[in-house]
Amino acid sequence: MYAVYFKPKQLNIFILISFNYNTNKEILKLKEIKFFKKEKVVINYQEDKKLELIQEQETPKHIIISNLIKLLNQYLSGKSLDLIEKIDELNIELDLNEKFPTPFSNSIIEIVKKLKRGEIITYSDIGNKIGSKAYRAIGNVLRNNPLPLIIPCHRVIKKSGNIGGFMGKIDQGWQQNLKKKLLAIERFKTF
DNA sequence: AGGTCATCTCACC
DNA sequence: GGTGAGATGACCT
Repeated sequence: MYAVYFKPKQLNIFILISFNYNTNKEILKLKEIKFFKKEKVVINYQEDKKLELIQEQETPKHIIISNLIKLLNQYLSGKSLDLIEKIDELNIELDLNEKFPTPFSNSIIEIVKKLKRGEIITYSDIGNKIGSKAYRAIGNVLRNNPLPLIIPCHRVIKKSGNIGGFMGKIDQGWQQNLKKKLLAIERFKTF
């Protein structure tokens, strides 16, 4: 499995992307997008998971991934674009089936996938849509989202209007601040 | 079978 | 505004 990481200009975090590449089909399969506060921790994680950091070169694999990074930078700088649509055009697939194998988790992800930039929904709303009162279980599914930004789980907030969890954290931390920033980037200045 | 959760509601203060 | 108990259900071990 391969990986790249980068630091967007607008945010004081590092973003690691891990993926597989099928040379025959020329398709890049996104495995995980993960946020880090410190570069040292990114390196530790990459070594620990034995991810191969890809080098700067003009292979198809590298071109796709550099386009993806360009896209994410544009998105994070406030450009109005729909990540999930653009990604489809780049020969990129999302690897989700093993993370969300059950009908319950699947239906939640389908709903969250359809959220447009600037749109928000509550855990409660999702529960109503799928006919379940297991609001905490919905949170648990989103907690395991391997592809934040692309599966826009930051657009799911609490019914009370509070921000709700992000990256497994429910109390004040840089993770919540990141969720707020992402919503602010999408013009929700109230958070 | 029992514990863990990125929630909600309702009853208080 | 805030806190705490109870409901709630999927998903782990």
